[in-house]
Amino acid sequence: MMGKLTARAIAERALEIGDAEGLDAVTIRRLASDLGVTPMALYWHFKNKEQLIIGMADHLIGGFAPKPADQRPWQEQLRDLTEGLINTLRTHPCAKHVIEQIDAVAVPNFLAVWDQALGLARTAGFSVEESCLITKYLLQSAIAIADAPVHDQAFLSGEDLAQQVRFKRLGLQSLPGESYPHLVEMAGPLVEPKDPHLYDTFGVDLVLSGIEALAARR
Amino acid sequence: MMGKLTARAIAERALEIGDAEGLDAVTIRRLASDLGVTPMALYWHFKNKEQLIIGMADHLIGGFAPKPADQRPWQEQLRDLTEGLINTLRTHPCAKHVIEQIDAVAVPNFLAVWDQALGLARTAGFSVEESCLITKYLLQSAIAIADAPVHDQAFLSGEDLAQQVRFKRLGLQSLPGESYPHLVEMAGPLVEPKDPHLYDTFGVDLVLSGIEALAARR
DNA sequence: ACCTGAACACCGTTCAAGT
DNA sequence: ACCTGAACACCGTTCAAGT
Repeated sequence: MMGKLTARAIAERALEIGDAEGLDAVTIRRLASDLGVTPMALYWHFKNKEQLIIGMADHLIGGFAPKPADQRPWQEQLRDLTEGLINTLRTHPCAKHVIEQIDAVAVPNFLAVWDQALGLARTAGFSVEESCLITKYLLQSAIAIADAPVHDQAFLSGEDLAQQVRFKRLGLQSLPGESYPHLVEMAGPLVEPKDPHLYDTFGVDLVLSGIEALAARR
Repeated sequence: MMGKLTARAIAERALEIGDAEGLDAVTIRRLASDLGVTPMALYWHFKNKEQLIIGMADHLIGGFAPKPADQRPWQEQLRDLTEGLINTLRTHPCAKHVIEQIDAVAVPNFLAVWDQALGLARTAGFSVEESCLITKYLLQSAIAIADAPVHDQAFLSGEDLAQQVRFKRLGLQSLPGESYPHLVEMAGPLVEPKDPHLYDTFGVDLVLSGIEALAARR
């Protein structure tokens, strides 16, 4: 009736639910009912819920296929990779939670970008263990940057969003000013940034500056 | 019989369970039975499970009380703060998941360190919005650094740990070498680092170098 | 190969009731 | 103020059975 029930279709629908209502709303039973099928039908395509979330992650990362290593300097390639990560984290609100909940080793597409990042870190002159840490650091940094207060295309309707922002700011402003002076003062910008684009470049600069500074000392 | 049932005692026991068996094992019913009490008893001290986890986070962060701002240069203070964060993340295996699952704004002790970090970023010369991003970046970076392959005092018995490490390495080494050359080659160091101490300083250097590099451009 | 039906053990939470 | 008992709606998952 509405397309075949395939592992890919299930993962895609799961991502839609997760992006729209949060990862907690992605439930085997809810997902099945959305797909017009019995909960147990999903167990044919995924061994359990953990594998389902891994499927979501794989589909997510598959979105930005890492190009094969080219001849540009590693700084540029690393920047591309970081921006790609940030971008998919931005377009998929639930990506953060998905990535946090699973083991990267189980996600094929994730292994691909991880391997590429490891290679770039090695060519930058870092040791094996340093490269290991740098790649983890890069992922977490991307999460931090992508986690900036939502600016556009939110899944909430415009009114709900505005109200939620107002609510959060009020919560910050009503804190005891003597205990949290900076939080109270910065309540506005903390919940609704003005320039998302500048926000991006600054964040990526921040991450790459650290890596390049240490690479220069090798 | 075994001490009063107080919000603090509940949060502490919850942390013990979470650190020992993972946050998923922290269940209202399980927690209550561990405390020798009815599940509903916990609802007197915490409105719901979300508030319970917030209580866990608060107790966690309360561990390293942020000293009031002193007169040292902001670089040193920021380093202290980062190392403190990494340290509590290390001593509490479930801290990562706890922090990921809740909204920082709801955790008083978290607000305190956040405010202090914001202040340090401002004195470093960063704008309001830049400081906002830097503090988030700092937290995520601390998570990345603390998440290095476990080296000591693991909650698993020594044998189980060794076997688990062997298992993980085998999983990496059995990957297709032509697709993931670096992962296969670095399988060993990826799962069991040699020098945790050097690992730490390098990680903190990485984070602070980025911040200092951008601060120098102001 | 692909899906259903019924059942099991486990959640978080509410609400009235006890002391 | 602090805790219990019973009940509700919801999970993930197994297992046998259908086509």
